[in-house]
Amino acid sequence: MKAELTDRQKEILDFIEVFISENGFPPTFREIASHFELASTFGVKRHIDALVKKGHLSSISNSGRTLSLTNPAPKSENMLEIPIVGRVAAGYPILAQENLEGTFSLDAGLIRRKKDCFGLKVKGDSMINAGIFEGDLVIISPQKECEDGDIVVALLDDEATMKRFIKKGEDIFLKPENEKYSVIDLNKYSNFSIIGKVVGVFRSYN
Amino acid sequence: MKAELTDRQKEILDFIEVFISENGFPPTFREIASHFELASTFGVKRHIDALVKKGHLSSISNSGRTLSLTNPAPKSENMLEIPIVGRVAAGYPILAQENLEGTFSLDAGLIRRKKDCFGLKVKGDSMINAGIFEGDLVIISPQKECEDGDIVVALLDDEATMKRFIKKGEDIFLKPENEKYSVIDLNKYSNFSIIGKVVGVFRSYN
DNA sequence: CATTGTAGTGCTCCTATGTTCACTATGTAA
DNA sequence: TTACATAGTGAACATAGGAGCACTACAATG
Repeated sequence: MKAELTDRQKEILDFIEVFISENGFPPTFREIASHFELASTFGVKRHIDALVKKGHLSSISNSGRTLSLTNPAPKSENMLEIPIVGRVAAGYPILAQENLEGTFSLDAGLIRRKKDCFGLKVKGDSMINAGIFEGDLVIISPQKECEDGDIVVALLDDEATMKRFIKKGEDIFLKPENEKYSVIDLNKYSNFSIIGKVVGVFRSYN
Repeated sequence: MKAELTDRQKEILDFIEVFISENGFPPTFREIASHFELASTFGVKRHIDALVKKGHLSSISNSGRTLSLTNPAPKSENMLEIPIVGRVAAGYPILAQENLEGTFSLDAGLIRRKKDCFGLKVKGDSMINAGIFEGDLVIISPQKECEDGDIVVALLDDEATMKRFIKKGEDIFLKPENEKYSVIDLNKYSNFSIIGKVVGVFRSYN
């Protein structure tokens, strides 16, 4: 538990944080002194030393302008940046540069399976009973295997489709979640593969 | 359009970016020279001057360690941090500290109406035909007024509810999107208010 | 071959910045 | 009243760091 700061120490720490965010580099002792209208850098140094000791700052001795905050990692390190891909097809690298339609970011804590995730805009209404509508952004975690009940993106005869994967004994199916469409018997297909599993859905109303 | 950089300039700019992200402050000319095993700071200065001229860096003359990147805003500035609230009730500040159950972040570009948004975990199945399931995270933009067809969070007799807002002439209703529930005639209510409009939905499969 | 651009050196000089000491002032607690 | 904690001063000194000149080397271009 970090020790309590005096009022002056808090003021100085705040100033340093703002200075760094506005300038892209930290202040010197003289700049801090100037801001607080103090005549002596030694007073500033004593406060800085206390803040270092209490774990709020770090600095390098005998080196100019090296104050550094010891804050938690910037938020962007907790972000997951997800590429949005245009099409999913056989023999076509999904994450090829020319297949990317953009990226978006979200809190890494929202998604468990993060490795190589990509986003895909939903086309069609085959999964509306699962709460996945046309225009939604689904987040896919690449996986070759999946489990009964997973919503997956698969390739059938070089066509990408997103359905619920159903396994009954040795038989496997892809089930639309819309009565308008028929269940697909995967046993009749030799040319299919699982691309990945849906791990998230995002929809915006704009 | 920023002018083209030479290979050496790119190397130096990359080094500065990494140095700043690892250290929290920029390098000096001598630190750059040391890294690239150059004997003279003047050579470094010429490269820095070029990078400044080409718009990639800024620096303060005669002031130590003031290199600063002129990159686009860090990713975290493009993030929208959304508080997740626990309950919505009359006379109860939604964003009160004790009502917060966490926060999550997502790309600011995914949501248009960003002001004072908050997140809410969905309870119940009244909106499943709109693709909003129990456990989903809806993002609410506070608004007192809304339009026909909007999905809203409203207070009825001090109870929060999320439904589709329907307006027919002078009559207004809250419509569940599940046949199991009845439409709510808002004309019969004096004690209701609109809290906000749903502007996004997020669901994860974990 | 001459010119231009890029990249670097050696060196000096100047300014910025950090460090430290002995001191004062004020408020609080014992 | 004394002791302690907090906050600050004035000054000197040492080191870090930026600025800039005249030069060399090499590659590319006209």
